[in-house]
Amino acid sequence: MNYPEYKQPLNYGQVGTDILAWWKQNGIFEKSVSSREGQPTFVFYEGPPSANGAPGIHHVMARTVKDIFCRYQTLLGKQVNRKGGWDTHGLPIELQVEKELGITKEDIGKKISIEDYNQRCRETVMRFKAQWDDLTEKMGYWVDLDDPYITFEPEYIESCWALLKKLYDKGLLYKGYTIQPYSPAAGTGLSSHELNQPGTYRDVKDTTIVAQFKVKRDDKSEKLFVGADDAAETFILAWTTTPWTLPGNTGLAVGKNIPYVLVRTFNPYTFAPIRVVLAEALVGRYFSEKGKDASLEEFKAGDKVLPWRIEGSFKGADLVGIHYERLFGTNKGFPSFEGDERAFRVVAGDFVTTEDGTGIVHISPTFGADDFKVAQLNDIPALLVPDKDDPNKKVPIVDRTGRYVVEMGEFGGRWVKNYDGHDDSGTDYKTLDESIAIRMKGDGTAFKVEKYEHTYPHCWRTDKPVLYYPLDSWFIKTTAVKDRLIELNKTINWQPASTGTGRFGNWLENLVDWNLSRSRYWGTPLPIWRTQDGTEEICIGSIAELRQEIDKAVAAEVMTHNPIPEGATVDLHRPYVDDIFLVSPSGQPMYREPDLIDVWFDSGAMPYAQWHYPLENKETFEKNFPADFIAEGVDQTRGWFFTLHALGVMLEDSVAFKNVMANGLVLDKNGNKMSKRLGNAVDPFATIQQFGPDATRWYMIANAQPWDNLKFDLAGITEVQRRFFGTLFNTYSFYALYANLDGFQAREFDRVPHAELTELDRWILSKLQSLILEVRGYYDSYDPTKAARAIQDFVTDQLSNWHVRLSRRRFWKGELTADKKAAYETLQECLVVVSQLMAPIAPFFAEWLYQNMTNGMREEAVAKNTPLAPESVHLTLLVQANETRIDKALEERMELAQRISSLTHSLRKKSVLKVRQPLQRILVPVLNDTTREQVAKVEDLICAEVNVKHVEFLDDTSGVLVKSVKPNFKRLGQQYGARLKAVGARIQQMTPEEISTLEKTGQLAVEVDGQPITLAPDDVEIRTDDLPGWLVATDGPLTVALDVTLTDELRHEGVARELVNRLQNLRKDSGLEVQDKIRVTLASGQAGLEAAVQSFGDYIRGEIQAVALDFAADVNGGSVLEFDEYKVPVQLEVANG
RNA sequence: GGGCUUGUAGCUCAGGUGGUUAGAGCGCUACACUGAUAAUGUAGAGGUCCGUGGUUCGAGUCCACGCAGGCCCA
Repeated sequence: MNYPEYKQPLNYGQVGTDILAWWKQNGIFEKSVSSREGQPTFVFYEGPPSANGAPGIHHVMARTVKDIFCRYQTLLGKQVNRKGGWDTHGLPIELQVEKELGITKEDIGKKISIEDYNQRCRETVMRFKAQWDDLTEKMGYWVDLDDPYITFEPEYIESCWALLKKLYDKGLLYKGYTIQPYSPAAGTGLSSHELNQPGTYRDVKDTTIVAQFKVKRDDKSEKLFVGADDAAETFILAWTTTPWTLPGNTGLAVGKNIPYVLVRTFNPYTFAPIRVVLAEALVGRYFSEKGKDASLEEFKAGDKVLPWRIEGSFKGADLVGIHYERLFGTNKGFPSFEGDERAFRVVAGDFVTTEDGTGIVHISPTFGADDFKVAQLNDIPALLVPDKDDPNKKVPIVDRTGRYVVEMGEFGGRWVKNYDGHDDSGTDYKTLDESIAIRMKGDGTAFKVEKYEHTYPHCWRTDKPVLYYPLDSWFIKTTAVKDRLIELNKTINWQPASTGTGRFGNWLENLVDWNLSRSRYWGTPLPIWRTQDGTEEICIGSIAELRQEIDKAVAAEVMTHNPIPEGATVDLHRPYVDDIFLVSPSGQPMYREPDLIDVWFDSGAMPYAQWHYPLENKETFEKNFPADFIAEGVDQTRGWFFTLHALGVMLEDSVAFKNVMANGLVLDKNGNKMSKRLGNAVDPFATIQQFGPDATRWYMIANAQPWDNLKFDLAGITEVQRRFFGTLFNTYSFYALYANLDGFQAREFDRVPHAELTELDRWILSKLQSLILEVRGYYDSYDPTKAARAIQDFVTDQLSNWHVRLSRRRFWKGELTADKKAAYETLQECLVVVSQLMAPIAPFFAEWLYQNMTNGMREEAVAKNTPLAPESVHLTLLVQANETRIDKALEERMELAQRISSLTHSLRKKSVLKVRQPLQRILVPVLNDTTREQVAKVEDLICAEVNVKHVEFLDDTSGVLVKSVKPNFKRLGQQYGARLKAVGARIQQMTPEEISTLEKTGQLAVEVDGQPITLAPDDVEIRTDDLPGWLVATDGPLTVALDVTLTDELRHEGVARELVNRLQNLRKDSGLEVQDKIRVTLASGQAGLEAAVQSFGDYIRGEIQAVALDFAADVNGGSVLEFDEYKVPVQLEVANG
């Protein structure tokens, strides 16, 4: 047997297992890299997964995408090194450890030492590594698992340090602050994780104030003083639920597109005449309908209803730049302020809404994240006071315990909220907020004071309200290279493009500095040591440097001994680095800045740190930077994609990757997020085992574009398996069955010359070349879905359901003629090429198909070093399309044949004439010679397919054609515009004479709405979709009629065919082999039957391989054939030998 | 709240630059075919192309505003 044969159905899971074992045994992955040594490289970066959880089905998705392009580039002959990696630091691991130990962050350093805690993290983080490796292998993701980079290893961390030092030396690393949730009572910052604990958000009743900010009159604000014929001042209104932040106000934010109005009215507490600015949508909150346009002159102090009227309206953008007076200035005993000219002005903020308040937001940059951001963006300084310990240092007006600093005038030293638990039960007790409100009412700067209930986050430990407070943080100054980041991003090929321009592009446009600090335990420590006063610091860039500095510190007696002498193993994690003290040039001890760095720095550093660059392997790094291709989930946009890009630009002034695919999420079949809790998560191992890795991968890629979310439905895999893999397997089985019967073995040499092939063969080979071009194009442009769909359509529609179906008879009978050989060779070529084209997506099945098809050719291929010499499809070079074989006219007429056949089938169906009944002819109207010639060339195929004797063409000369016209709206629209409807209607009324004139003379003059116009042939589409007296079927411009006249001869032939069919079934049911010869006896006495056998005896005997076919009066003990009106006993004997 | 993204048949998806009758596969129904047979063909049923406005002679396609789902960020 030249070609292995298999039982139906094929066990695809087993194919996966077998091929995997074979790959391993023969080191195919290694060979796929080593065999490309010296060739151009394709650089791929593996985004490191974290192995602290079990892999899910979505990982199969992401890794399939990665694998496809690495395999494809290998098929193109490039060398694709694929170093695996593991992400090992970060909060999720810490949380998991804490959960398992039943502890909280509080307990670290108390119930458990940092050393033990980190040890536990280290053990936990790789817990699922074995499962990950297993999945990687079983799904066929080729990546080097033997030598991965691991982010917790000392060399990796050392590389990160070296990179940080580079940034430090470029002045891109600095210490600043960021606004974070802070618990004054606990004296600690709170993570977003802690803030998301249940019960932290609570309803509280706070004093709220709508404050009046007095506008300074100048050119910019003149419009707010219209008709200012009196002493009325103009104020901007802003609402706050935290009045204690008002003395710290240095700006006001409006929404650029929000409409605002200027309202003339009175202050409800001082009754002074004023004008105020607020959002138009919120006027109703502060002013009653009664007071609208009421007389301002008649208003008296103490009146309940405030009269008001609108005196102007503006967009937020019109207000930007207006200056106002500081609310609590030095004149009122408050601290002095530097930078007046930049502060106390109106800016635009995209966070401003008209949901509540006044549509204008009060900004105090030290006490709100939005405030801080908008202030930074607009260069608005914060109110700061000198630190009492260090006059060089500036601190906020609230200290770390939650009380005002002493400089705060009459409120100095007061608690912002009750953080110390003092007695606040007295009836005349006033909170700071209330005191401020009273003061402002008196000053005429409060427009409205009221108690308001809202939700506010609380510290989960102390139950006290959270303070948004500036905390020290280390930053990478990404804003310094913002323009370059944007510029270089435009050179990256994003798939889909919108992620690059939109999600990522917008993110870069609004870039802020990268906050690197994390107050945690398990991660890369910040390699910066500082003196107590912060005046001297050092950034360490390597273990060697650290060792040297320690020696200096030992010499200066800052340390007693060097804990990491030459030759000792080094762990750069906490707590070890915290116990290292260094000495400054001036002899001061230096302590490590306690923070860890953002884990995203770890992964973003992988292009360098995976090679321990810049400490060594300069050449390897340079050869592998930047990456040609990376792929991860779209959720990584601001994670890995950003840190890779940012570090690439800052360190190398280059992109870090040239092509990137951001794939979507894998949801359950109903479109819900998969989660273990909901029980709708799909187990990747079970899926792969049941359906095999190929169908799983193929389904994921073919079903939807990778960047769309995938609704994962196992039924979809079944469908792919049946429709695509099943059909391909059947096609192979068909080939194998007959090739083995004929003892046929394809060779790369002595093939039937292409010119001698039949139309059908040249057609499928033409289609095959087109497919190669198409699929290569899709892979090249990172569109695997279209590649998969094109392959699938070729296999099912063209190869199986047309070429093989119409070729079946060529394989069945007779010797190995040239035509039969051509049929084998054509199918063989198609299957081998398909195995190559599908190999990136379905690597196991492709291997299976390739080997089954080519193993018999291997010896000769190796000897002569031909394209099929490689033992694995993944080691081959992807075939190039032979464009000289592409015959568009042939492809076109084959499509005509397919469509005419389909139409004829449909006519047979309508006339209830089964395909086995031969018919005389079909009629095809043709309007031009080209169509006629095209159809004529495929007449035989059509006749065989639909069982008619011939195709008859009807042209103009037949005199039976009825033509109709359809307006070509596209052309006409451009020419006639608004008159199109009338012109179209006129065209549909064209008479046969007019059509004829247009055809013959190439133009036709008609009148539309009294205006003469001239129609050209291109303005209409002429077709014939009716043949009077005939039943017709139409498909676009094609029309077919079927001659249903039955002659005796046709009837007899129909009977003969039925007979053949029944006898074939009988052969099969009797368990005969295809090659067995038989002897048949039929019961006599049925005239029609006997006549049919008389006329078509040779045909019948040939088909059923009968040496004899006779009638006898008495046939006993056999079967009875039933068809049409016949019922005939039959005897069938084997006649071998 | 912001950015991005998706919305077309029961399900999964196609529908360059606008062109009048919106397609495929699966599923369903019926009929046929049957040396590939757990395959195949034909036909039928099934659509407010998420909604509302607008641009246009003409909108699934372009614009605006919404609605619903998703992701990321606040």
